[in-house]
Amino acid sequence: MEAFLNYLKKFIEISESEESIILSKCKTRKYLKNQYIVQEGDICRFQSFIVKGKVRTFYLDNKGNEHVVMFGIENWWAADLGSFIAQTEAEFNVQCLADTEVIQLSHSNTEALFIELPKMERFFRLIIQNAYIKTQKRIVQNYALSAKERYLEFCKEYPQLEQRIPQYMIASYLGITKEFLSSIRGQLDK
Amino acid sequence: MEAFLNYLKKFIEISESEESIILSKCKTRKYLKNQYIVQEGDICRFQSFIVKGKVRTFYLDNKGNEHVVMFGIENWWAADLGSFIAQTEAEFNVQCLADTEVIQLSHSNTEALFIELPKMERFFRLIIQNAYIKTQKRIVQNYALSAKERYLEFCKEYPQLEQRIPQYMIASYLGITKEFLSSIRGQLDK
DNA sequence: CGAAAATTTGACATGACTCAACTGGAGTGG
DNA sequence: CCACTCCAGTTGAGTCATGTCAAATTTTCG
Repeated sequence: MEAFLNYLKKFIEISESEESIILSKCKTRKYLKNQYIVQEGDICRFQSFIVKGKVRTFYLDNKGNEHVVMFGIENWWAADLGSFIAQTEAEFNVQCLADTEVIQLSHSNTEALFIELPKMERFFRLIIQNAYIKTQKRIVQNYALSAKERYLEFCKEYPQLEQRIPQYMIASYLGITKEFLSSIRGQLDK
Repeated sequence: MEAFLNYLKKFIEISESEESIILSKCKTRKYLKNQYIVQEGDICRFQSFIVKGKVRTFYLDNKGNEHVVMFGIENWWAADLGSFIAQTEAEFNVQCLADTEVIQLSHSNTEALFIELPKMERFFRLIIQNAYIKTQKRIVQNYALSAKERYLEFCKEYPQLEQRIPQYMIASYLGITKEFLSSIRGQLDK
């Protein structure tokens, strides 16, 4: 919980009494490697703040191919936001890539929190703003850069991930096949 | 201003007195076709709500190629959000594709509004949440769909735009060359 | 009407994908 | 401790989607 409060305090100021309101709405939960926090078709009932571990968000297209949409590590949020907000069926899967510990806020607790503590609106506005800006940059990069350049960017931006995540998932995140990523890496080794 | 208030009321409830606070922070402004609302390198000083007209957001990569990041029409927002929030140099250009009328909120007025009327945090949270979800869907589509499929999706989603926007900009938005889009359209005509 | 901009067309080039075979660890069980 | 299996990763041949370039055509608009 400590990590979570520190994170919160980067965005808004909170008093001790506010802290306890927030914590009263949160639950800690642990997942094992390969477990799913969200599954396609279910309703995404929580926003999960990652305290420890790592996850991937992916979805299956109609040809049955997996596409990794994003990774999540410490201090990131994991959810199918579209599903969470509207409480409709999730399109995405969120799966743990290691044993993972999260802090969860349910939909109704989130709503309640917004009412009790309106400054939480600000908090989430700021979080999502940042996420949105990052996502937009990614779109831009995908268009402007070749696969090799995207891979190099990825290694620079997520050095922690490059080490510890199967290559085929990185390939999927980059929008290329595992074979092609392999050949790119081959070239780069020289 | 009427359109803007109606839009606002879709997301939050506002009293008459709150209305006038909001309006006191807003300015109407008109741009001519081809004028720039935001230019790369400038600081993005406003968020602009589009009352009438259309815009494109694009950026230039280091090879000098234009990449259209998004289009904007009535009831959308136009800004380089990254630049607006941090008040740093813009990476994106926002250019009018027709005579365009906008309602503008400056950075300092936006901040002031958040203080006077905290529910505006909620408003913008909701807006950005939606934008974020849309952007994520776009990333997914780009990976899962071929150029032809993406074009068809685009036509379905933005029928108003397909008509009235130069093809080479649509091609750029889709991440393909104008020549290739032309050939796709040729095929589809049959 | 004429010039500039947008679109189309076609020949050719290439980045990225497919498929199938191969390599090399990391368990697992006997 | 070995043999077996199972993944992940690699390699290579052949293919396809999309890009490049240059010229021809059409549209737009002053």
